[in-house]
Amino acid sequence: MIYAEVAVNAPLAHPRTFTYSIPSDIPVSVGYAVWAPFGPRLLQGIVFALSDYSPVPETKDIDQVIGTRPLLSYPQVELARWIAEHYVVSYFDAASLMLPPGFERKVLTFVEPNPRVPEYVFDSLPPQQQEIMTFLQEKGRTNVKDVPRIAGKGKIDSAITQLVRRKLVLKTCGIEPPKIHPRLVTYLKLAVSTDQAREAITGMEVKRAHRQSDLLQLLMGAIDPVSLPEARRELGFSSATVQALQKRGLISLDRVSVRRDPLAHRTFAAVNPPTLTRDQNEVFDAIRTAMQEHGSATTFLLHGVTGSGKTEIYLRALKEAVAQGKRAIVLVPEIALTPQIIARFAERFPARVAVLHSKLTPGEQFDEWHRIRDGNFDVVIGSRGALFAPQPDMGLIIIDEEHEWTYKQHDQQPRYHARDAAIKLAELTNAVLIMGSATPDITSYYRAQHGEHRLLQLPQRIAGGEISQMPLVEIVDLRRELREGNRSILSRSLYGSISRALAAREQVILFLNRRGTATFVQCRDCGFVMRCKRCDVSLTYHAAEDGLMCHQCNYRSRIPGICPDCSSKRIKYLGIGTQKVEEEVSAIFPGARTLRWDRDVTKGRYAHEEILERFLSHDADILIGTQMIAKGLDIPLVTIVGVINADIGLHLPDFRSSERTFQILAQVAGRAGRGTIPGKVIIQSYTPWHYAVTTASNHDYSSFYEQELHFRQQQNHPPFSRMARLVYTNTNAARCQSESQRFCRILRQEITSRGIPHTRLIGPSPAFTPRVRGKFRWHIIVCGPDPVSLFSEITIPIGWSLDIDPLNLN
DNA sequence: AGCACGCCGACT
DNA sequence: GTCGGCGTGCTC
Repeated sequence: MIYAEVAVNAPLAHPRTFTYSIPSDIPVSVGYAVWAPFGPRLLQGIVFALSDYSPVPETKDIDQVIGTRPLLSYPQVELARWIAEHYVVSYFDAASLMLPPGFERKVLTFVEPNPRVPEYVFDSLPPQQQEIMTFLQEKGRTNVKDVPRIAGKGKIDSAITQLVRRKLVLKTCGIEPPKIHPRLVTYLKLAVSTDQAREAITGMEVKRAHRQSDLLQLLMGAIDPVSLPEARRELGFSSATVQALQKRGLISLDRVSVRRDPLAHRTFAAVNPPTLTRDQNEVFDAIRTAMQEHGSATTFLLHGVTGSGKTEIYLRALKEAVAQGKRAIVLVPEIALTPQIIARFAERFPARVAVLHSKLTPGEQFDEWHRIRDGNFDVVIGSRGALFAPQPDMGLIIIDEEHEWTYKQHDQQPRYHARDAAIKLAELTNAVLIMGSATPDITSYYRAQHGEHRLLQLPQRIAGGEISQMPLVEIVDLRRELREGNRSILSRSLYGSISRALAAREQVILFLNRRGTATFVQCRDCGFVMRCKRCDVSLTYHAAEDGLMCHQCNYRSRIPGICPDCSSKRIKYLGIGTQKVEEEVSAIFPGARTLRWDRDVTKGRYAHEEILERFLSHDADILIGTQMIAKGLDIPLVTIVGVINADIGLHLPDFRSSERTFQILAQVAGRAGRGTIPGKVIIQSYTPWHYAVTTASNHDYSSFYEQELHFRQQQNHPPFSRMARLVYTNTNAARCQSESQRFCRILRQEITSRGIPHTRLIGPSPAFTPRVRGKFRWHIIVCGPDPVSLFSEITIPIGWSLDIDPLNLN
């Protein structure tokens, strides 16, 4: 007897699989999707393993397989297993990352009156049951959920149960219909000969049926089939016109399944690859050698300054993979933000690139999933979820801007990090992994230093095939500007530089790190920021209590009247938006055309491309935006980049705030002077001495790394420890607090009784955003060498969410 | 989703 | 002392 270990789609107290026997007539192997009986119902499940023995004495048979071949490849199943165990989520939830869109189908319960029961029986029923019977007699077979709930949910349910028990009502099961279908497009075709059509047109002109005759003429003249939406765009007629022609038998309609192509609205010209510089050649040689040595996966950390030609390395590696008959997955932080990167891949590999990202419609995702599985693409490029694309013959994984936080899914289960999952997938498929960044994540760089990744360096910037200089960076001390009477958001230096750039018909980018709208309190004279004495994170201002609060340990304090450091009375709450910057800049430079790029103006599907296009074609002089403009943009005419306030974000209550500020400043500093004109970057700051600001201004990653690592070691923060974060959400503030304290006691006891070494709990305390949509949030941080092990024997109570290796401690 | 099991209050 | 309410946990 062969048994299958199946991950079923059910909420479970502990991640686990269930053992089913396989009937001899059902072909099942690892990766198959199946219907499996679970309690009284049938659930979807994924086969994780086969075995010739069962750990339980009695097993049920698998009901049915879904599809004719496995939905998941063997490495995908093993990757799902790793995600389930590493992030403490159910095996099915982990596998569902890799399933085709629209795979999950619910089982529905239908009820209908038993036709063999005579109507007079109903008269003796209680009124509620009579009402249900009347409703069902009228409607016939109905979903239980659609039975009107007049007398409250519980009562209706028990009334239905009664009716089913007495066999007055029959209960049947059905599966929810699929939500996604292949897309069908209607094509129009002449159903008669051209002569007959011409004759019909003559008749129409007499009757002044212009629309009908126009459409017929269009179809007569067309060589390719004409689709309904195309014809409609050209002529602008109503559906009545089509119907009339169809009725008269002059045209026929064909519904054809077509691929929804997310790149359909763009065109690409093929280009010749540039020659590599000496540095690039060295780096590429190392990668190529690893790709040719089969049998062992290698992970590379490619540390290259902005503009050093990392993308060209990716393209060469990809070409090498294709030459070996392999395929690749490329992850980029937010695909909609980097159309330039997609264009470079699409130019080099025409028609061999699939694009996956969250802005695709479900239908487009469905189509791409199937086309990828059928081996239609050399490369799948997309945001974090693209890692789970069913790409066969994997040989290469690339993660661009590996330090980016968007690679961590933090808002829903499974809370995985695409970079860490990619390391696992590369190992499982023997693929080569390249993680590229100008500002590597501290943890990644630390791993590379300790031999877990091979470190590759591109220390020189190149432009037009030549080595070029990094832009000059000037730090402006905003305290001095204030002291000397300049209250504008632009320092005198930034003002002067913008004026000169505008006069020379060059372009300017103004960057505002808005992530810090979270208000911290700072002295305008000495730059002192109020911090927690115990946690060394900045205190956050809470308007409700008009006080300061630490989000790690719940320490509270009053707002000081004078600065504790320099006794100044000028203490300010900081926070400023892009809108305000745009207003002020327009007032200062009335002749300049400004363009705003932030979450508010990028709602539409192609909004990012449109804004970028406008700025590239010099439709605007000054681009004002948040962190999205810091990434991957390559605009030759930009000579001045201004950072309005480098400090925002530096004082968030999070141990990673320095790292994040450094990354953003360094990325922004790389945006200037990408063309032939040398660029200049001006960073405005109230804390110009801070190491994140100074090292970023010198383009000096290693100095930043050394200092940051030193602080991490002192505080025993990652990479010297690992973290897990538990968040409890409840509408009742008091219950939130008491439950957090209760569960924290359980965790503390578990640590002591099992003797888990060097593991400490921080909290419980209110989360940084203590109230979201009317619900209160408290959290507990677990910090130690292996926080996951704590949860192996503890059931996480309802209402709690667990985030392993969280990036957000807010 | 439905069934077993357990704890507590009302009743013969 | 017993019956039955529903709240909780398990399903292979």
